[in-house]
Amino acid sequence: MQTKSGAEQAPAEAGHAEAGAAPPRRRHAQSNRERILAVARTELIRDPDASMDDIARAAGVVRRTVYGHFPSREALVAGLAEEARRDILGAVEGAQRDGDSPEEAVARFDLAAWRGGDRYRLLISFAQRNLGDGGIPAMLAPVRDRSIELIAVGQRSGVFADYLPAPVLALALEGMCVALLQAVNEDVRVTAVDQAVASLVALGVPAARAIEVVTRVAASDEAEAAR
Amino acid sequence: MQTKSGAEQAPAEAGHAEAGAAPPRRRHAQSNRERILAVARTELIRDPDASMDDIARAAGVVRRTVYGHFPSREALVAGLAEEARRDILGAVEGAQRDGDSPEEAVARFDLAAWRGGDRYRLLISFAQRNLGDGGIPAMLAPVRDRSIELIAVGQRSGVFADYLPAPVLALALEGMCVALLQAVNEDVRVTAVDQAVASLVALGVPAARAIEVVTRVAASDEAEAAR
DNA sequence: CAGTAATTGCACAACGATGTGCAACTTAGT
DNA sequence: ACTAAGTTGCACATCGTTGTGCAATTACTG
Repeated sequence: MQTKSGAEQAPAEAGHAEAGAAPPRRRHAQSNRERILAVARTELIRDPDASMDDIARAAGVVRRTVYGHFPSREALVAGLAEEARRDILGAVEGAQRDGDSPEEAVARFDLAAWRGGDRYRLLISFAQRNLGDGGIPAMLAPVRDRSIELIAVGQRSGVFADYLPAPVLALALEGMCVALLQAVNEDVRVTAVDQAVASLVALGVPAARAIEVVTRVAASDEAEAAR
Repeated sequence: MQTKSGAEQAPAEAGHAEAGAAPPRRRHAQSNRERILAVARTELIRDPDASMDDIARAAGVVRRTVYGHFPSREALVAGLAEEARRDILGAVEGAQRDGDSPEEAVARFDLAAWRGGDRYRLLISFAQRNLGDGGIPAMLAPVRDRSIELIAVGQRSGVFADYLPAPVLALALEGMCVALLQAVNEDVRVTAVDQAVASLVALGVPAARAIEVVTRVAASDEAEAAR
């Protein structure tokens, strides 16, 4: 008992709110790595310049331990980015439906992106700066391309407004989505449906119809998930 | 001629594109300070973690010289923030018109915010992180409050959609605006009018009407400026 | 209970960034 | 031409961060 090891850093004042349900001190378990990743995610969203030490102690761990899981900060970031990439890409690709109207397609896309939540936001945050390596922006390319395509299709069929070219609209929508995602991490109460509706409205779909479409799609998605 | 002083840093490869018209090497002039501020603005937008050295050499100046104008990095950031605050606040307050409809009001507001351009974006970038001091978020509060109020008025009069509360919509619109502002700094061609139209559409105004309103307001603003 | 993997506490080197001091130099103003 | 302000080049101390090494301590597993 040389120092104050075992008992004091389990309840290490996390300081920041954490994902809800979990026993106060479940250390070691099997994957300390998972927790480090999770904490690093929220911590890097809060402050993109968080040091390894910040992250470590936020995870109730010593800095040295983090290096036991990730050889370098860059590796940690890369791991985070990769996790995010897989997650987002999977969600978006899983949202493909052949019979979808442009409105339904966009709604499903937005709902899927929202599901990524922090992961999506972090990836965009990484892409804007140059954290990790230069390959991160490329990770987002497929998602962005898909978004652009969806919008373009809707514009051609006259369902979406075309006062701006599809790539620009996609960017604007992404910015809006991130802003809302950020709001939900602070105080405001916003849901995936809200965000999807906002996207459709910004694309020129009447609000009433947007709400109708999105709620319908959301319901069907949900029912499908609980099949 | 001990070293290679006088002649070599005038044509110091600025590296990044700068505000259009300016003689290639206008050093000393009267206000090297102005240029440092301008360069720091664009440089900090590009990379929020740009070092004093990065900024200095991007301004064609040595690091030590920057410290001759600003006692510390924090002071430089504060100066930049203050400049931005004054600029944005002035633009937004100058956009007040009593007879404006909610649509016109929002259009004027957006056009004014866009005029701030980089300054607006930088201020938001500062507010999101904690650069400089903690007072920066407060600088944006008046602008945000005004934005929220404009939207709320429009919602009450039924002109704007109310599928989301005004504060949330204001945030979403801000995110969109910043995203478009960022796009214009890279490659895409977006104008203040485009952005204002996007805002109105996102608020549920039909695209055709949004375009009509914004172009009218923009034209009147412009005519007024060239009075 | 023994063995093994993980965690911990230091200590340390290497960098990069900040901020300051000072002497030499260049430029602008009168 | 002279002066004063501004700029420059370096040197230096200080800090915070990164990444490693290693021995001691826990915690899990068979």
